[in-house]
Amino acid sequence: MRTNDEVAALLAEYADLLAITGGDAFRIRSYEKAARSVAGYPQDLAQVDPAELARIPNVGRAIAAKIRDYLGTGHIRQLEALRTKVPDGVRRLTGVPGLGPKRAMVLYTERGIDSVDELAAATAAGRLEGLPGFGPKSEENLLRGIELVRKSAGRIRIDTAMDLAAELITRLSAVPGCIRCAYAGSLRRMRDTIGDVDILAVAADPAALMTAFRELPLAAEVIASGEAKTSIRTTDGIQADLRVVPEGSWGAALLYFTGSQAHNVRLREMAIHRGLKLSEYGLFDAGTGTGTGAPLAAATEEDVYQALGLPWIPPPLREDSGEIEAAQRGELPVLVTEADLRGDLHTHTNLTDGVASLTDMLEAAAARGYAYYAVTDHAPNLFMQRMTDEKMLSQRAEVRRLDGQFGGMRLLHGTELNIGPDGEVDWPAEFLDGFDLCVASVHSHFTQPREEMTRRMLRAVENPHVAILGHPTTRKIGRRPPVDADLDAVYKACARTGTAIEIDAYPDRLDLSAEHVRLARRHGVRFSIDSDAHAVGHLAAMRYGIGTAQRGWLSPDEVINTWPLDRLTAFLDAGRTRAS
DNA sequence: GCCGTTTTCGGCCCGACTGTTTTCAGTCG
Repeated sequence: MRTNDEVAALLAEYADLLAITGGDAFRIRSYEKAARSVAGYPQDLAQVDPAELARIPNVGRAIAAKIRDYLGTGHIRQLEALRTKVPDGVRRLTGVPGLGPKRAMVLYTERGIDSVDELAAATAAGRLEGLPGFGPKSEENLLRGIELVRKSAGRIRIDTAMDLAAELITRLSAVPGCIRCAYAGSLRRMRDTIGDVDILAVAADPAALMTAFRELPLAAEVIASGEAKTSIRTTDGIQADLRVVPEGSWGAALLYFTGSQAHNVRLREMAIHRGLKLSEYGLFDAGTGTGTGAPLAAATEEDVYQALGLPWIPPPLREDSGEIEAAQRGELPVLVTEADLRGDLHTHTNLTDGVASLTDMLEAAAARGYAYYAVTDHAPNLFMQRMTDEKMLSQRAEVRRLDGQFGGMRLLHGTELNIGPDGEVDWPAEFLDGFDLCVASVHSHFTQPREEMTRRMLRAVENPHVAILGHPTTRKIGRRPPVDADLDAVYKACARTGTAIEIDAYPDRLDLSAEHVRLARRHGVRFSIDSDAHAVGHLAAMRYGIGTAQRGWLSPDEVINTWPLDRLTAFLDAGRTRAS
């Protein structure tokens, strides 16, 4: 984990514990704001002059001192003290949707409940009856919330897994005798959540690599360790497996450990039909047995696929959901890649809830080589952001002034509108005319009945000013289910009105999901892959949006922000006239 | 606890929904 993320996590924990113990609301807010600022701060905190810490926005004397304590000693005294008062399980209770700090504390003090499991048991046993604030309806909601939390239990966000994998590979690659090292598993397939991190390696001295893995500073526990495989649990509670394989079977092993299991099963069946046998050691004649005799193919994935009569299949497609048939017909899609992207069409600044200034965001975007970039801060109906016409127009003037000044990048001025309960959006049409593009998203009233939600989304899509439907299902992975709507009808309407559907790349959204991307593209819909960045570092989340798009079988031509600017603007203009 | 300035302390993201509370607290975005 980056130092900044470690510090941010501790500050956020401190805020949570203050909230649970009934601290001052503004003080709590200060720690939350500081946590977000630190997480979004571009410089590595470990490299920042200690005296300069307080110059980070929302970090003052007290919080700077705590950060210095952490950087110096690895601890924050005041946090340790609070931890002794509130079990970590009580904090985790607040992760249950609908359960906040106040009622979590009531559960703990009145009923001794300090884990989600205990809450489930207590609810089932009727032990919450008579507890103030816990009526029959809220019990029902809690049970639903517990279900959601449990479904995501044990799985982590893809960026968390990717960061861990990167660190493991860096460290293992530095071990003498490490010849190859790569991640496999669902991470390589770019699933939206990851169970455990699989690392594959080739080493001149496998035992030495295993030892190095077991002795990593981030290895909190060794679950199992042998000659070919070692499993650890990290200090963050994530399981990571290291498998060392012979160099000659690298491709077969990478294929095997990348999965999916369903994809592997299909490949093995194909092998059997050809009188062959496929294992993680290679593709063999069925008679010769595993690992004995020279494999027919094993060194690279391409070799193995080719020996089975297939082209190489990109990992995001390996789910046995039609990719093998497509490969046999020679009809695998040419998948969109990060290099195809020419711009980002949904981003924020500190004018609303971002933590970076306009120029900082532009500088970082230009460094990514974008040809164009849209600034789309929140609109006034998201009341907490306090947007006004004046602020928006002033930002527009600034965006116009800066156009072309960051690596020649063309700037678009947009906004992220709120889709109200009835499908209305912010601002009258005359004001919306002034924007280069409008993203529109649902930010409230998530639990409307299906009919109502569908009408609401259709109305937004049919609004001629709406160019992109932002994070369409509004799911938050592990925290909020997707909205209930007739999405098929929404996709049809998007195709008809020339409204692009967003793949929000932010790792806790990844919305649309890959499954829905595949459903939507059948209607000929266009997509926009956007970072929804609220900080400089978030711009790089694009890779996860690309992963989701690839899992959804998307080609560059289906993604509007791979297009040259003139084609993009033509699409935006056409949408304004075709809709409604 | 931070910020900005009024340079020493007042204002801070504001409004709505939900369920249970008989007048509003907790939670969320």
